[in-house]
Amino acid sequence: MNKDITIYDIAKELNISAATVSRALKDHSGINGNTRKRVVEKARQMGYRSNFFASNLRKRKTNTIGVIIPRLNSHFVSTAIAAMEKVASAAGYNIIISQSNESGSKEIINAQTMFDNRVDGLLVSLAYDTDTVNHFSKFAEKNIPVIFFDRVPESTEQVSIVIDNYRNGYDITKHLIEQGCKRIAHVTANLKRNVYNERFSGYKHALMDAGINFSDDLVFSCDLSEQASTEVAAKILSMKKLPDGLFAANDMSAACCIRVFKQNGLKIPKDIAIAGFNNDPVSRLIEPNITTVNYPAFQMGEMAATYMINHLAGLTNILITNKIILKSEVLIRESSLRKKS
Amino acid sequence: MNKDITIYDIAKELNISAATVSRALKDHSGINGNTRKRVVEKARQMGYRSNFFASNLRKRKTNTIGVIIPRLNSHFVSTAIAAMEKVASAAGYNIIISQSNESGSKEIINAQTMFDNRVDGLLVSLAYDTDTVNHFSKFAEKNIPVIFFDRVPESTEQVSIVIDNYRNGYDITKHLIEQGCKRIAHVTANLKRNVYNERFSGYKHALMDAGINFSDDLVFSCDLSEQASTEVAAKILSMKKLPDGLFAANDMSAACCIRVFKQNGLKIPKDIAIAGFNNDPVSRLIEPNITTVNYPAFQMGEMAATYMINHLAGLTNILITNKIILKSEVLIRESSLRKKS
DNA sequence: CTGAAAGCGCTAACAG
DNA sequence: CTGTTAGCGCTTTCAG
Repeated sequence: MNKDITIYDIAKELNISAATVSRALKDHSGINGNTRKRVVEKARQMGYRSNFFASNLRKRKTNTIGVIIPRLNSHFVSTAIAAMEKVASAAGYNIIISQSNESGSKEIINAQTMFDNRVDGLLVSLAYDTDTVNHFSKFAEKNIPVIFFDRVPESTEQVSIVIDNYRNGYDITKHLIEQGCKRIAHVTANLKRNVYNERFSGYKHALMDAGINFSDDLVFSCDLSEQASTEVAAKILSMKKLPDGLFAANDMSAACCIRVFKQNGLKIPKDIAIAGFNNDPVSRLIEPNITTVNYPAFQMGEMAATYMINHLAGLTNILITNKIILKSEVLIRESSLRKKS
Repeated sequence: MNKDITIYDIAKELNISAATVSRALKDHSGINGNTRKRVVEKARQMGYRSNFFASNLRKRKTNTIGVIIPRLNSHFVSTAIAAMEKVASAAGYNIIISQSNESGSKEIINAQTMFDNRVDGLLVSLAYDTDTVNHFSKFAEKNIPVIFFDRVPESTEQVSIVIDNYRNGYDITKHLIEQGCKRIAHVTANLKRNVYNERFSGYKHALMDAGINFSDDLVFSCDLSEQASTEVAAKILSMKKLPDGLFAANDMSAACCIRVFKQNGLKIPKDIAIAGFNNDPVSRLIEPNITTVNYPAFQMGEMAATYMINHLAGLTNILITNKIILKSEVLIRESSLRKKS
């Protein structure tokens, strides 16, 4: 195992000081253009690579952004992360990712790991059952910025990037009502999380505004997984009086319900009109295509990373911002469309 | 911004040396149980956190494993990574992930970044258009182990973890033949990649063994994306003589074809029997359910990470291994099932 | 524009 | 079982 080349090796070869090499390599202002060129060339030729650890140790800055997400394997999350990575690497930042697996306690451990790793900033989307955000306060104490996205805390003290879940929940329910639905079921998840809570509120208010009574019997809570959604669908089918519409809090769940309903001979949207959320690819693949909300996952990731980096670079102070709301819109497809508009 | 607590601060408080503190915190063998207890307690109480950078700088080891994958947003990849993360974090390793976005040149950059980050080991699944694996040879030179998984190089010098793509391709084609298919189309991707290449070989040989002529006209190459697959489906529909079977190299692609075929009035599996690959959730959601190959994504990730960590710990020498093949199996579902077996 | 020198916080010999 | 010592490789004053 051959030893690594250091700036001292380069300095010796060139008969200059290590400090000069360091400055030349860093494009430090006030360095002779010629010596810079010589250093860079020699470095390349000797196969030099900078030692992040020495540098970080010295600078007390890691050029690393931490990302904590519930789980990687959803279309929304992986798209958002792809965007973050793109922005970050263009700006010379590394990203480290950890999954909470929807567990609040794992999220606490992950936050600690990020803290120990001394990330310069943290991007977070909360787990299903996270109760408080105390595990992030140590970051604030050290002036490490934390930006929440998608699943954000209720508290208004945090910086968060979201879409208008309430409005979209309202609009999509209103759309179902306009298609003639009178009994609209709702499949949701843990209402601690803004995304589900607000979609649910939108649903309720849309019903109310249309003069339709809200009934708890039509609301089903589960983790939206394939299995849980399938169980919910079965439960819906066993109701004395079936609903004639269904708004599921995500597309995966809507897709599972559609499958079960169809297997039981129901016609979609004739018997039950269905809507999902997120514009997941699955919403375009199953039959009928699912009415959903176009979720700007890429833009959200892009924006979160960009704000973070600009903040770290001192260009803007994100911490005085409270909330950023991205555009999103209902996409009407066959699963809910009964009449020509 | 309050200054960080170091082992010196603890040492001073306790009137012992920094070395002892370091040893106590690391559960170093041969340290007095009592002093250890005092150190650990004091560290907790002072809010000490270890400085990875100083430690890494000193140890010349980062406790970090790099993962390079084509893209995060596929069910296979995100599941495999979830497994890797689980294994790694249990063993005290961090994981850093980067996406090549299916681009060979991005993969080269990512490899360099991993190298500069001084990962202790590297886990790689190749991009579509990667031609050589020269960009990984610098790792070998520094004795940094590289393990390939899923999309692996042809060369037998690398350590790789795969499933038997050839056998599965063969079996699934044979199954289609047994269902009465005579003209079986195949949708594949870049044949540089073992996974597509071998599935394709399996397909060809199964045809041959059944006495069916192989025809280039029935093979369609694309990137398997939603859009490209949809185009391929349209192209198939425009053939003078339609195929009566289709084996697509992944489920997403199979699902897109099914959608197009159904939209054009074809019956699945009656008119065209269809099979995919991977057992992606979508294969269970669309109608009819897609016959596919159960891909042990979680196990593959688990195994890759476990072997890597055992190797790094000196428990086993993975580098003398050439190839590890995991179990996988054809799952027969409605999209191909014409007769009772 | 460049050099000397100090030190970031930790660990590993080595010596007791 | 514990202390002393000497760096790991880099950046950054402070002087020139």
